[in-house]
Parts: sequence; structure tokens; C-alpha cells
Amino acid sequence: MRLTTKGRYAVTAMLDLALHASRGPVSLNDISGRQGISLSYLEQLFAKLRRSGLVASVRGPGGGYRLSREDTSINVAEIVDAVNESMDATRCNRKGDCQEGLECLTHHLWLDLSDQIHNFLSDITLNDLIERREIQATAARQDERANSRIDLLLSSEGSN
Amino acid sequence: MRLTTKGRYAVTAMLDLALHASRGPVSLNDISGRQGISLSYLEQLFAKLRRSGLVASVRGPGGGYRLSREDTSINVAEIVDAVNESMDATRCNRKGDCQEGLECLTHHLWLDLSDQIHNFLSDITLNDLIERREIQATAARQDERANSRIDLLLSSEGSN
DNA sequence: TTATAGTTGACTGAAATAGTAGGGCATCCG
DNA sequence: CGGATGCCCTACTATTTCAGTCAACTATAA
Repeated sequence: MRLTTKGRYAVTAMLDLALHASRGPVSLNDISGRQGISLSYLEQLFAKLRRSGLVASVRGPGGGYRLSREDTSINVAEIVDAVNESMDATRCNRKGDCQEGLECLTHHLWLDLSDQIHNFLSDITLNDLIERREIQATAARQDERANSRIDLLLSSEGSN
Repeated sequence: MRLTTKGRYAVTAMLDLALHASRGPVSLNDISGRQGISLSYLEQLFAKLRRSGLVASVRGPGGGYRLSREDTSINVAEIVDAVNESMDATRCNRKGDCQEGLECLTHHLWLDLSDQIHNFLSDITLNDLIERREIQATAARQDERANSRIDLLLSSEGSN
């Protein structure tokens, strides 16, 4: 079992997508700027998210990604899953052949833990996250910073 | 966050220790044989378990390791912790500086997940595991196999 | 005194992570 | 029509961790 930057980035990016869905497709460049994730890395993650059917892409200028389904029907567990970070805690992938073809001493413990984690994460949708106050606050802060960066860029262009 | 062979082996070995505590210290060699874990690797793990005060060692022939505390007061979370497998799901170690010194968009989500996992694992003691029927069955099977290996060894010695 | 068993440190191959680099291709806009 | 935008894809790389090995050492019971 592992949860690393890969899975965390995927959820963060999907949440960013959901938060900015109202104004059409969201480009990876925007997400990269707001969330501080490298663009190339995001491209890799979204390739997987697209193959899993969680997002759809729109090419060309003004394009980007959108959620394939409503934010109320996408949960955190399937996002983490889509980027190949198995939240399974067993060594044997639940098969029970962890020690010479038989169950190891702690097999059932890890099975229970796996279920616990999966239940927790699959019960949280993107919409649930959007409605959380801390997340709204963080998102607002990020948008403001992004806007001020754009202003800075425009004013330096004007002075050239 | 990660749970790999390291943490799983540590819990398995500690459980083996608890199961065989009645007949004095348990040698790593015995655990290695029963649980199919390499002796050298066990030595590394028990060095950490000892430094964390979970086990005490008895040197010399007939020596081995014992639990430092009763099996009712050692929980799974602290065992996993002792071998440096942090079950913390956040990137920032709960500090909240995950994105340029501030909280990332999903900080609270991973915080909640961490608590969920920790609560689950810290609520299970070695004694709880010992009392589980599947574990008793697996342990009985392992002991039987270990005994038959000893018989085999003795009979081949006799024929030399 | 010898075999047992813990103690310690250095080392290693394989795998995964967390990226980077650099091509392409589709599409909109002027 | 052509260039800018943004997705798409493959290959590459540095670093870290895991999982395990090896070797030398110390303590102690029989």
C-alpha cells in the first residue's frame, strides 16, 4: 500500500478541475500554476485519468480538461486508483497466498485495514470536498495569487 | 504514507513473539522459520523494535526476544511506527506547509485519512489478534510444520 | 571453551517515484 | 493560411526506498 505525491496530486488536480468547472475546460497550465505541480507531470497523470474515464479533453486554444461525470459521482478512491496507487494493504492483493501459497499470520488484519481505507475514501466525493470551508478558503487564496501573477505579467508586457 | 513488507513483517513477527511467549524468549531463528522472513532482515527490524522499547533481548543460548510489555498494551500502530513506516497520509507531516509554506488544497483530506488509519490500528492490540480464530488456526498450522521440519532434521542426523 | 544468539554496519540489486525533455497532433483565431 | 494554444506520447534520468545479504563482533549459558 502506498499513498505518495502521485495520488495526492491526482486528487488535488481533480479538485481544482471541479472548482473551476463553471468557466469551461481547465488547462493543465492553469492547474500547474495554481497547485504548484509540474506541467509535464500533470500530463502523465491526466493521461491515466482520461484512460480511466474520469476526465475528457478538449483540444486547441481555450481547451483543457473537464470532468466526465458530475462532481457528486466521482469519489476520491477511484481517483487514487486511476493513477495506479493501490490502497490495498495486503501483500498478496487480497488473494491469501502471502506465505508459500497460504495466508500469512496477519492476512486478515491487512484485509480489514484495506476495507477501512477504501470505505473511507470511496465515501468522499469531489462535491463533498468543494463544500468544505477550508477548501473554499484555500481555493480563493490560490485564485487571487494566480490573478496577481497575470496582472504582473500584463504590466511588464505593457512596459516593453 | 506507505505500508510495505517492512511494517507487515514487524507486526507478524511481534505477533509470533506474543503467540510463543509462554515458553520463554523466542529466537529470531524460530520466527524466521515459522514466518518465512529472512533472519538478517528480522535482525534489522528487531533492532528498531528494541530501540522503541517494544521488545527486550536475552543473549546467549536459549535466548531471544520477549515483549517488554503485556500483549494487551501493545497495539499495531506503534509496531508499524517503530520500524519507520509512517502511516501519515499527508505530504507535510501534518505541518500544513505542503504548498509553498501554506496548506495545499487537499491537506485536510489527508489529515482525516491519517486519523482514520491511526485510530483503526491503534485500537488493535496483539492480544486482540491472538484471540482471533483465523490467527489461532494459522499459528497452529505453522507450529506443526516447524515441528515436522525438526523431526526431519533429527532423523537425518541419526542416519549419519 | 564453544556454540548460541543478539548487535552493528556496510553494502547491493531492483523497483518506484518524481520528475524532465522533446517530439507530435488537433483546433481555434486573426 | 499559419501560428499560437493546449493536449498527446515516448523516452530518459536522478533519487530514494525496499528488501535483503554479508561479515565481524559481543554476551552468555552449558
